[in-house]
Amino acid sequence: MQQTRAEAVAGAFSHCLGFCGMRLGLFLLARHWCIAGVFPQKLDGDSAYVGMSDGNPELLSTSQTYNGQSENNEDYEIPPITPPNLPEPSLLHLGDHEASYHSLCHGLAPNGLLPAYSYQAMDLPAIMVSNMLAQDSHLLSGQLPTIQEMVHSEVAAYDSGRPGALLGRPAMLASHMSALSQSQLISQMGIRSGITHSSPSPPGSKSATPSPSSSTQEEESEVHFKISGEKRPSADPGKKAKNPKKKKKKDPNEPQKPVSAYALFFRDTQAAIKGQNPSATFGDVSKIVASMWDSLGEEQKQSSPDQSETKSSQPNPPAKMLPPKQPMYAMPGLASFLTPSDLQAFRSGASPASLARTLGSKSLLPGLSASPPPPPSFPLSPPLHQQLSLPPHAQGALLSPPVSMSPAPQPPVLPTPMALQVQLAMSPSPPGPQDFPHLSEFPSSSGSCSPGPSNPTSSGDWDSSYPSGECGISTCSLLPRDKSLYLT
DNA sequence: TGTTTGATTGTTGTT
DNA sequence: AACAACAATCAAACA
Repeated sequence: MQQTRAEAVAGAFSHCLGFCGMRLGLFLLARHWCIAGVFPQKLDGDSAYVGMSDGNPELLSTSQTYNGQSENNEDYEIPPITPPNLPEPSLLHLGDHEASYHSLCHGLAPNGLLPAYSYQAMDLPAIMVSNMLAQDSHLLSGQLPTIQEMVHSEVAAYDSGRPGALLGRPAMLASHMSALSQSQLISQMGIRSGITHSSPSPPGSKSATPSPSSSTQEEESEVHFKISGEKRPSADPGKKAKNPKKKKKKDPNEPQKPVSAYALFFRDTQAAIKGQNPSATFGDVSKIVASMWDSLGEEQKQSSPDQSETKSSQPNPPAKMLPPKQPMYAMPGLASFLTPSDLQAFRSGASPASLARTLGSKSLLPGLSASPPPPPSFPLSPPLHQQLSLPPHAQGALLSPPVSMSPAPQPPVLPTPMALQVQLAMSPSPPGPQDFPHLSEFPSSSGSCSPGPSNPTSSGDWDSSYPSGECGISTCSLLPRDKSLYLT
């Protein structure tokens, strides 16, 4: 009885911690421990206090005991200890974080040995954490920079003790790219492309659009400046005289030179990168874009600029929308971002607009969305593990055929990169319910909702396949993140 | 050498 | 002097 009471107190405390910001701090600390391989058993022990269930029946029993105790309190809602500043959805996302903790510890492996991929995983916690924070930016937007710095310094301190230098290594860059949710970035690129495609004035034509007559307007502007005496002509007569260069002027009326494929790629990608990681510097973004560019493949490199430029010349964007998107799907990462339902909807002839809408609902500005955060957009792991297991080009070869080339239905066993990552994570044993025993602990999850995103048959519609109900939050949204973090 | 973006800095003009 | 507006520069990587 007393023990049960103590457990209840511990559980309440854990939930209180979970609801408070300390949840994050503990998570970071736990992650650090897991990463560093320090005190794994301590972490397991703490897991009970942090309210996470790592599959250990005893720990589960602890939390269950708490739940049982809290049954008196409407057993699931726990409103009294919910801070007023936290919205209700965040409360429901507690399961995600708990699962994250759990997955972290499992990522370390029960025997204390680091999995084969843990080396890479150790190299990218900063951005990954920032990504995870970005996913919860609606909660932590104010703390994000500080936390990023904290984690980064922490990681730097840890890395400094290891022989391998983190920076300056292409592999590390690649892993960084993966950690930075490459697929999300590429997906956002795709979305942007999709939006651009449908937009009447594609970026390629933006320069030509405002300037029907460039030369005359230029002269007019010159005259205008001469007449009005504005300061533009006075551009640095005595200014520094440093690099006369070419004044650059950047006349908007001047027809832009055809920008390189890489420039276009950079322009599209950097926005997504910045969106994901606002604190990323230009150098970081440039490196990431470069690594992504390297992983693109020749045809994709050429298709990338061709898309935007052909868009400008294509008279019928809607009709041309579908084919140009396919290379994007072949890109490594985007396919991993798409859920099976998305892919199937795409293959089954769903309207590109709906697909773009679906994508947009998932990846665009996740933190700003008031709707439930996009659970399936957990692209952290898929590219990572694909990169771990395969060279980037091989990944593209692996991912692209089912989507962009072969119309034949995919084998149900390995329909998506999500399944791939699950298999990679669960290496020896096939993925099954027994691998996620804690899922069975969720009362409303078992029957009504298919666990995980790998249910192409459910529906292609995002609204129906995701979270309308409680199960979508407690399990469907939990499982993907759990899996992805499981792999990190 | 030019291109990408965004922040910063420097210069000039106005109040 | 203070402020506003604009231009130039810088970062990394690629064509």
